Amino acid sequence: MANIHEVAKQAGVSSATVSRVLNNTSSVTERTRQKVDQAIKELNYEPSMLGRNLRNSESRLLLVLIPNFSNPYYTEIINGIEDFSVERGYNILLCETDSNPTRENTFFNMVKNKLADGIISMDPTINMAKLQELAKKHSIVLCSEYDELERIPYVAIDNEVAAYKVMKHLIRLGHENIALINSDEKFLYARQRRKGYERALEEFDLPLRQEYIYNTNNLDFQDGAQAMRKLLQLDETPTAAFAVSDTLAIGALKELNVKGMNVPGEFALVGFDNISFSNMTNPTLTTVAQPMYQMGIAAANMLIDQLQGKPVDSVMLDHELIIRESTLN
Amino acid sequence: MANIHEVAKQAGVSSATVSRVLNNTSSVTERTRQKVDQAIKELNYEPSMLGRNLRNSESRLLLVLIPNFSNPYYTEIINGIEDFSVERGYNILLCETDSNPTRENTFFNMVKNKLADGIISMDPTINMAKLQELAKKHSIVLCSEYDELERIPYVAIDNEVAAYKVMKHLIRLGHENIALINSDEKFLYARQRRKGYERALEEFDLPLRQEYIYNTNNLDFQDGAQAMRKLLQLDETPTAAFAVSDTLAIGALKELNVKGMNVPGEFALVGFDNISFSNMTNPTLTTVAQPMYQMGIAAANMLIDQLQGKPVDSVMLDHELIIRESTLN
DNA sequence: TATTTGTATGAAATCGTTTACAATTAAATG
DNA sequence: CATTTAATTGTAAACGATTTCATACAAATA
Repeated sequence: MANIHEVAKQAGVSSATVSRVLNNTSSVTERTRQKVDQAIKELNYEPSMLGRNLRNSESRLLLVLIPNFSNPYYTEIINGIEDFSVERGYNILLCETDSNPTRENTFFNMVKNKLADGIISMDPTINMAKLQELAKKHSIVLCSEYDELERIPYVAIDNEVAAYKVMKHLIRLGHENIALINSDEKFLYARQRRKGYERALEEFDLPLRQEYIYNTNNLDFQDGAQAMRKLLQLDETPTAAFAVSDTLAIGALKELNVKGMNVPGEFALVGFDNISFSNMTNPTLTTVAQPMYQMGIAAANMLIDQLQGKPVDSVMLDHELIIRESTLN
Repeated sequence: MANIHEVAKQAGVSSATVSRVLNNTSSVTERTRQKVDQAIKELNYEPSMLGRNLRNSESRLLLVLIPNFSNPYYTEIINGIEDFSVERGYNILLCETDSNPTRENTFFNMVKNKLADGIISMDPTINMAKLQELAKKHSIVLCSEYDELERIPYVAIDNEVAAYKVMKHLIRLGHENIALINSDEKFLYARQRRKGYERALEEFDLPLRQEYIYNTNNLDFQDGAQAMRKLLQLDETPTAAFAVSDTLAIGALKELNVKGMNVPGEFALVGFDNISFSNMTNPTLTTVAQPMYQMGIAAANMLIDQLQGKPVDSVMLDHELIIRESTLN
């Protein structure tokens, strides 16, 4: 593969001029531009990003950290990030951390190594301390999960309000015994959604019953099924449940199906995230839609602005309650 | 961030020696090694991949091309690719082509540009001519979709046999009117699965009825629902269907649910791919499992071998029919 | 001790760009 | 036409690593 000097020689100019044509950075005569273009075609030259990146000391590569690829929750956000980044001349590298500190370290090193310019983290299990440290010298943005105390900019939704709205919807339908299928409360969003759950109970004068709150270890279908199994074993079984993710809700729904319970007739169910499957279940699932694509756009925008030295502020985006068959009666 | 020369100065040696310590490529006294390690720690130096890559003219980055992130079909394959690559010191860049030629070109250029070392393509819509051209000078592997005529190495399963097995299963259950919900037959796998469908009909002396074959435009849920809607409008409706992807099957199942039909009592249904959601539907879905993770491993292995100049051969992996409720009676 | 062999280190070239600075040429002004 | 100003182009030094080749020194041999 030809390099810039060979192109220069072929065109009878200096490599500097070729570079100028390539980046049209300063004025070049139409005539020389043509000679250079000609030479580029003849040698079918492609500039080496390695050389360019080294010289400019930037890679135009952004890291997107997610706990695992299989979670459909992230796909639309990623699309947003991808579209915006490509638009601005950046590529994204999707990184699966598997909640594995070694993996995590690999990615942190990539930005220290200059192999990547910055990070958008959507991994709630990430090592915040290390990330804070990294953020001192590099550009980082948090998406959907964030750190209340610190100053890494983030984009997220108001989880508490969303959970509150879900509860209000269920309460209006006449439910008084409403379970919460929550994930591990080491996650901020889990704590926030629980807060919304509790606030709604309080405001509508319903008792807060600890046995109605089930915390899962993961967000897999089985965890949701397991949770529902436990809830249905209680003396006074709930008549509705709010699961903090659609995957959990779908697992719970599966269990209700297995038990032959009518949804929403005997049991109402709400999920969270509006993943595409949530509209394919039987019955279809009431859920909370986050503006995924917009969140992706916003996160990418913030990161690139940060890279270019502009000041950035965290943003809070709107959400929407999508009412479907699982709560309609 | 310190560079190798500063480390050298700090340690009182030359940059060559530091490089030798870093890569322990040739003998270095224990004493100087310690001095260098010391200096590296003091300056907390991280070698720049940009410099290294430029010098070595390799990026240790592999491109993985998929049509879109949201298709759950690819996740396990990607996990396989990722695990194997990381093991061998490569990182992967997940590239969504969106079946968009411009996007595609961007990725092709990345390997021409030396920004990436090779490509694993899982995109059935890819421009084969261009890919062949690229393959002359660069390392490329196809996964799951391949080109019968050409010599780009691939890893895949025997789609025809798989489809044949599905049909045999349905025929044994007593079905005689079996529909095929196929995707666009510009895809090789679609043509192969149709072949298996037809061969089974022939061998069991069942008529081949064109109106039982429905071709969808995409693989979304709606396409499956749409297909089932059409099939149920036929004069003599089929009693079973084989959908060439789980997403199509799930859409079809949704439509059957809507129509109030009992599955498998009134209608038996088989999918393909064994995506995780296929075990959460009601009823759970009979499907064909491909050894996704293994395919990923194999593809990455082939690509890296190729990069290192070893000869590689295409491989055909086994599949498995997973019988669940949607065909059990 | 003189000579050979082997090991440990350093100097400098290299990978392919971009860019500050200098130098050349062309255009504009009086 | 001489002089100033502006527009093009070239030279050479970075960016940060690796590696060839040469050199210094220590150990082994005669």
